[in-house]
Formats: sequence, C-alpha cells, structure tokens
Amino acid sequence: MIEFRSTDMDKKDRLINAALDEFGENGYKKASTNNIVKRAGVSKGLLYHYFKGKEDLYEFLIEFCFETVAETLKTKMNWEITDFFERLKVATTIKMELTNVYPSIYDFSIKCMSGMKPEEIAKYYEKHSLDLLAKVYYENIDFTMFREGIDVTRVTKVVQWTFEKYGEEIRSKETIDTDEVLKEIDEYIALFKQSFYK
Amino acid sequence: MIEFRSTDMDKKDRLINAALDEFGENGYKKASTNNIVKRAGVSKGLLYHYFKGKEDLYEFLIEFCFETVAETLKTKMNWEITDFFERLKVATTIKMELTNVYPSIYDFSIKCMSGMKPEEIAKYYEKHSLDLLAKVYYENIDFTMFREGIDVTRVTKVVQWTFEKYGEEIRSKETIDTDEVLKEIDEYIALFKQSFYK
DNA sequence: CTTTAATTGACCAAAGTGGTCGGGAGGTGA
DNA sequence: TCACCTCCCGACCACTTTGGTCAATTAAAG
Repeated sequence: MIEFRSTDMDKKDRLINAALDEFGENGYKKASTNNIVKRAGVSKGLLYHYFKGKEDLYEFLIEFCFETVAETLKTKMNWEITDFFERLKVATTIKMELTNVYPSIYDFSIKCMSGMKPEEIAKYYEKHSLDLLAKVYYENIDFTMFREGIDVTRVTKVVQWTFEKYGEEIRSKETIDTDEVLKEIDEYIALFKQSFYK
Repeated sequence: MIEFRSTDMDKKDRLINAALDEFGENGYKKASTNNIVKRAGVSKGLLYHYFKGKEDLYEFLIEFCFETVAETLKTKMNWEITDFFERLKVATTIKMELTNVYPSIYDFSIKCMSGMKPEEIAKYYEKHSLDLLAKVYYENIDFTMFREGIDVTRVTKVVQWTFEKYGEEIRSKETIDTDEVLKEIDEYIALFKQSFYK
C-alpha cells in the first residue's frame, strides 16, 4: 500500500497530481518535468528529491494508479448486488469519487496503457489482481432478467460505453454537481431496464 | 471547395495527412513541424513553400476538415431515410469512407475543437452549414417507431455514443475489414430496434 | 530562353529539455 | 550547543529541439 506521511501530503501530492495531469495529457515522452513542477507550484529540486528522475516518477505513477484503483474497487464494490445495472451504478460512483481526489487518474491510465504492450498490461493486472475490473460486469450477475433473445454481450458494451462517454462529458465540465450526476445515471438505468429487461 | 491540381497531389497531400496526424496526436503547440515533414517524407522547405508557417498550416487544416466533412455529408447523406437507425448507419459509413482517405481527420477535429471556444466552433459550423450534422439525428425521422414512454433524447445519446466508441475501437486497429464492420453495425442496429422500437 | 513553381537540406537563433548542485530553513536527538 | 537529517529552493548546465530562412537545383510552362 502506498502511504503518505502527513508531512509530505501537500507538496508531494501536488506533485503527483500535476504529474498525472501532464503525463495524462502528453504521454511519457512529450511530458515536461519543468511543466510538472510549474503546475505543482514547487521547485525543480523537490521533484528530484522525491524521485530519481522522470522515468522513476512515471513508474511510480503507474504503480500508484493500479494500486489506488484496485484498492478502492476492493473496499467499495458491493458484490452482493446481482442486478447488472445497479452494479454498474456503484462502479461509476466509485470512479467519480476517485476522480474527485485524483482528477486525471483515468486520463493517465488510459494514455499510459495505450502505450503498453498487452503482456505488460497483463503483468500489472495480475500483480494487483485487477481481474476484478472485468468481474464487475458478470460475476454473480443475474442475467435471467434480460429479455429472451437479447444479445447480452453487446448490451454490456453499449452500457459500458454509455457510462464511459457520460463520464467523459462530466469530467470535461469545470464544476460537477454530484447529485445531478447520480440522478442522470438513474435515468439512464431506467431507460436500460425498460429496454433490455423483460 | 478545396482543390488539388494533379501535380501537387502526392507531396502536398502527404503533407496534409502528416500534419493531420501530428496535430491530431499532439495539439497545436506540441506538434512539431520537423516531425510533420519527416512523417510526410518531404523537405522542410516544401512546408514553407506551401504554407506561410505552422499557424497558417493549422488554420488551413481546420478549414479543410470542416469543408471536407460538410461536403461529403452533403453529397452522400440520404435524407429520404426516415428510420433513425438506418440513418445512423449511413452516417457511420460515410465517416468510415472519409477515414479511409484521411485517417486522422476525426482525431484532428476532436483535438482541435476541444481547444476552441464554443463561439468559435459555432462560427465554423455556420460558415460550412454544419447544422446538418445535428439534423442527421432528427430531421425527417419517424419517431413514432419508438415505444411509448421511452426517453428518445437519451436513446439518441446512447446510440450516438455507441457508434462513436465502436468507431474508436475500429480506428485503433491496424487493419480494417469493412464488411466485418458493416455486419457488426447491423448487429447493433438489430439490438437497438429490438429494444427501443415497438 | 525566360519565367515560374517545386523541391531540397544545411543552417540559425531561440526556446526548452532532463538533470545537478550548493545552500538555506527547520526540526530532532545527543 | 552541535551535528545530522529531511524538506525545499532556483540558478545553472550541456544538450536537443524548435519554427523558420535561404541560396541553390530541377522541372515544367509559356
């Protein structure tokens, strides 16, 4: 588990968030350490005090992301829920909460994983037992609720994509009204149940 | 209408495609003219022969994209179709064909529009009468086909997002089997009709 | 034969790169 | 008190990359 002693909290955390931003926007190569420290509002020296260098920082962030996501999912997911859409709702909520703390954690993860070889990704997934992430969509789900003859695989994709796109839409805004978002999610779920369930 | 005299075709077109790639990946500021000419396999001087500079090239590309999209949509869209999903199918097909000629035109458009002020985007939309783009989803569509009590606005979003995400998935692959894609689109449409229509 | 367009790559000043370093501030234990 | 440690700063460095220029060559056009 990655820990912060209370004293490092602010500056080191600002550094992490700034790095997440910068790498998330530009990828490893085009990201600038000068820009990271500028964003974080700390000196150049501090970055090299906490990390060995650009690469070390980047690797720390990868580890940090996988661990943070795995940890939050593990502690907050409710595996009792058998309704497909309710399950997705809590998954989306968890994402939202995480994004509140580390706004760029998903952009970073996507960007950095798109530059990885599949076997490398698999390695990280295994290390942090992130097979959970896939299990969200089928483990212990009651699929008998769906209409006969419906293509559940494609439904899963459609629903997943919807929440991803909706998430993007939300994250692109400057202020987020959590209640509003929750209500909107419920509306989409209602639509899905009405359409895909018996 | 943007025209290429047959003689410019190859080198200038390579330059355009390379610039579309580079700007699409990196945005205006981080895109490198050196990299553009390298990608295009063309000398530095040629870029500055055809364009006044980086900014001029970028502005040309914006104009070029809007115009190309508007033009293809205008000539290829079939406004007789009243079925919502069939309409979307031809829209998606048109996109695919465009992507065959200018592989990065959408990445570029998204990246460049995300850096624009809304009023600026509106200006370009008006200039090239791209209100068509929205009209695809409602002009002359037979909405009586939908089930009673269904939230058509949200359905529209879900469907739109699905095709966008599916499009992303396809574009990220190295080889594209057009027939396969068309079949897949039909499968999604079948699912949508089954779920959202009476 | 002259003019014009297409094309090249070496070159340039300026900006930006990742990384180092000497030192200051402030706390802790001996 | 002194020594030691962690946190923290920003000037500085060698090096690369940047957007852009320019004189020169080739090829087509009139």
